[in-house]
Amino acid sequence: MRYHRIPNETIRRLPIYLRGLLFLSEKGKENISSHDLADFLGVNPWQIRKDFSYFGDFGIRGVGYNIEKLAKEIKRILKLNVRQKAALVGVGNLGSAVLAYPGFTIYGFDVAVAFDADPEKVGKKIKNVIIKDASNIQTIKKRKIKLGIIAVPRHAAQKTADELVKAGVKGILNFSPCYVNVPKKVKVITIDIAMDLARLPYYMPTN
Amino acid sequence: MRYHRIPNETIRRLPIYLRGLLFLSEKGKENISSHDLADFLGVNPWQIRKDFSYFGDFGIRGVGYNIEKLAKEIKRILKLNVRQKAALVGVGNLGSAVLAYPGFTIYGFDVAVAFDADPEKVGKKIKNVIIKDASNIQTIKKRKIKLGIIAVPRHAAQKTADELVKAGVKGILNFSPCYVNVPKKVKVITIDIAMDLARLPYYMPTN
DNA sequence: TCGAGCTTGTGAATGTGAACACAAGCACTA
DNA sequence: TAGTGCTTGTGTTCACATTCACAAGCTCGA
Repeated sequence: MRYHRIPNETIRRLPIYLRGLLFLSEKGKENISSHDLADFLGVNPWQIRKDFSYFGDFGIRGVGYNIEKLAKEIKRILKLNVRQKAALVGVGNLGSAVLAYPGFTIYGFDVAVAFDADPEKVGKKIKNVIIKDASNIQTIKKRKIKLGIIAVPRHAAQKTADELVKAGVKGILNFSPCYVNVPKKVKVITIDIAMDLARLPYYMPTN
Repeated sequence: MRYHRIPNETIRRLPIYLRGLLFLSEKGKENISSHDLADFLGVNPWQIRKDFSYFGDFGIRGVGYNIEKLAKEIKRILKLNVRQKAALVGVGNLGSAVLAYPGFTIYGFDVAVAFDADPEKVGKKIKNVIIKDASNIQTIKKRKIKLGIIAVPRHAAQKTADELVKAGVKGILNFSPCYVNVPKKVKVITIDIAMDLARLPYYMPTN
């Protein structure tokens, strides 16, 4: 299967695998079978094996997968092997949570700079990051930061996206609850933390 | 198509449509064509039409869709027409952001109660919600709250899930970066706000 | 009332991913 | 070195979702 197209769904799942593997690695485990990993992550064993098979032979038959090696491979595939800097725009409630969230470090991200339009917030420091005035967004161009995180109110989202694109950003994580329009070469992923909850009642028993 | 099974993917998209429609409704717009709505949401017109066709004839040929009527229909399908109460566990950075996030109200949710294990936080009030001690989670059973939101550190996630299930919760929105194991009849949706960022570098141009 | 111009609704075709079963291959023991 | 037990890797089948093209149906104006 090594010469096939890699399904989008597989790419979507790789971070889930990575997260679990890094956790298991911390716990000191060395090897794990697709069956046990599947149980731990709440997915199917054959799904795991199929996904990994797209990239080559990672496992050893009769033994399983070497956790550390596998984690390293996934990082390489996702281009997370080099530490990536990200710029955060909007340090409200959600933005502050992003700055404090330990998960970004795990995946190799470094929220290196933060901006806000509110003069009250400018100059303050959260988790070693000093908040700069939003008018300085273009400075990230010089620092070659390629990732932007939008955590501003909805009405400011499109404007912020435009500025990030102008500053040379190639990928955007958008926490504003709206679609943002960007050039095709820029990849946007939107997360609305409330939207996923909206799907729950449909799946819940009525009584 | 009215008598077909509804695809999961369609259900996943309905909240996106609803979000856009409610926004357009606020702006005073009355009707919209699938083409214009698609542009606004960043999706395809035929996808929208197909999705709506599973539920009946919502639109008027030659005119388009009545925004208010369509929003009401989607709410009914997703069972969001009755206001749903939710319980939040964990009022750290992310939990506070959840309490302050306006999006939940839009979808008809009401984060009615919040819990935390930290005595420092208990008794404080965020957005009209008084934080209760985590030992009181079972009180939500009496209040017939069917939705739980987990925003605790990873190591406490499974324990919190168990308690919520014991308290009669039927749906869980899990912000902890791990899989939580629950009975089959309980639906869990997990969001790791960092994980989606991990997928971006793969799609970004290398240079 | 008729025709022009739109826009929806949907059957069919196409594309994509999930599920499965099993052959291939490794470790370990005697 | 041969045999047993276990786990991976993958070709195939099946199920589901997207895309498309066009008929059906509405509005509006003359």
